[in-house]
Amino acid sequence: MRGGCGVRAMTGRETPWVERFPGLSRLAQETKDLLLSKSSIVEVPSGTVIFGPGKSPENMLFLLEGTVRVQQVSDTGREIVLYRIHSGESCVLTTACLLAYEDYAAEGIAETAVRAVAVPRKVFDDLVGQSKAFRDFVFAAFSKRITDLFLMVDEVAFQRMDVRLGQRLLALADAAGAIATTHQKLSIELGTAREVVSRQLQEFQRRGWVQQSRGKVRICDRRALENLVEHHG
Amino acid sequence: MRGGCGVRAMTGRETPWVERFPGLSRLAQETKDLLLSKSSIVEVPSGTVIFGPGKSPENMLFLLEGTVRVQQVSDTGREIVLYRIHSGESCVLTTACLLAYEDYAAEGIAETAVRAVAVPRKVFDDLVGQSKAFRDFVFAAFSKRITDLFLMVDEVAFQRMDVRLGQRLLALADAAGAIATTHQKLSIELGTAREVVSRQLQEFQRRGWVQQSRGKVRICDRRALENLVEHHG
DNA sequence: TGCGCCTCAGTGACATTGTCACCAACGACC
DNA sequence: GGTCGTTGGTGACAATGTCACTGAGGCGCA
Repeated sequence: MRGGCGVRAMTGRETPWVERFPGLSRLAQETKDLLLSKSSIVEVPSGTVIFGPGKSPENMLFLLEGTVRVQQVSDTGREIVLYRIHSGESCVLTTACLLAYEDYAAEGIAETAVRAVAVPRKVFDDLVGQSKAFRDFVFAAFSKRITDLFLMVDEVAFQRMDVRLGQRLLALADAAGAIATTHQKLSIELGTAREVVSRQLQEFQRRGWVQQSRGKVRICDRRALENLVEHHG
Repeated sequence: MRGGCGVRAMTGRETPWVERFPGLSRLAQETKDLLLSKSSIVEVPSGTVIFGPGKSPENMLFLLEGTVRVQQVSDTGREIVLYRIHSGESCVLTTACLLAYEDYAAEGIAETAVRAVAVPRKVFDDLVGQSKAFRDFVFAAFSKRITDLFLMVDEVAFQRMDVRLGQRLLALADAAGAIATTHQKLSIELGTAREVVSRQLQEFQRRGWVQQSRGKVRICDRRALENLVEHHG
């Protein structure tokens, strides 16, 4: 689900950004034109807090490039990553969400440099009213988010930590199996304590599944991790 | 699942059901009329599985009476209650949800006898298109559900079990402090094991906060439980 | 009444995970 | 070299989850 190439070429007018969103390419030309004319492209550097407690976004974002990490910050100080928005996906829910309920504890952070299309709330609302195709796109986004959150609750409540860590390692690894992250960051991914991650990684290393160095993890036996995840998940 | 009856208590035209939903009473009269004419009232007995794996609802429900419990069933056999829909609330998300993504493991169960208004998918979509007020209602419902799920993840991941049990006891108790439920059912509320609930309740009883008998829990010291919940949650 | 059968709850042993305090290794910087 | 913050390792302990088993209560029925 990542755009990768094509983004650069997008800067020309041969391929308007609308075409890069599977759900939006089906819109009527008139709707696309409205969307294109009333929106603007924003760029934010890596690490920017896009929304958070006391910082509501006024625009709906459609990500062209980069990823946004959404995480819950507990009042106990612990954190957990809820989900990520990748390029080609939209922030539909977060905005609608935060507009209605101000008492939330989640925040969205640009995990990389991000380029996105900002659609003002008003334009968004008009589009939902005018276009059935756009409605379908929006509801599909909401639906996916909610079912994912259902699965997230299930995972946090019932899944073993070694399986969850294995999942994340596989998801975060690049093609060579390398992951540039710390135990601390991995513990936030899973909503657990750093010590737990350290212990699990040591066990994985003892079994020859991964190798560790400061700030890095490398998967040596992808098959074994997949088997762990598959068998118990 | 047929319309028809329900005339019993709904009687007469003095208060159309639309007025009983805070968000809907603001609709234009024309929108209300459309909603009233194109929907039907259904009644389902307690215990009915309204939706679940392999059983998608074709209608959007607005609850007039009763409650629906939505729970996640893990492939490990364990379960956890995600949320409840009370009278005056709508099922917006579940329907939209299940329409788009068939691979879910959540189910909705009528916890009591339920009377509800069934709005066909098509009518719902038209209303979203026509009425800004209806859109606001729908997005507010989605938003509340999503923020609640954020909090749910937070609670499951970080909150102590005694605090969570205390919360549920306070929420489920009637005015006299009585709760008619088993340890097993309480464990499903929290997504934990029965033994854990038994141990916690014993500790609460030892402290004089609750009294237990077969299939029943009675809160003796509501203040103490509130203090537990308040102080650590 | 006594019997069988089911649900409900209690218990102990153990595994997993979370918490806390502390320490050692590493790298950036002066 | 020396200092400092970050990163990761360790052990003790608490909280929670898992498992196997026990017994108490309720209910139908001969």
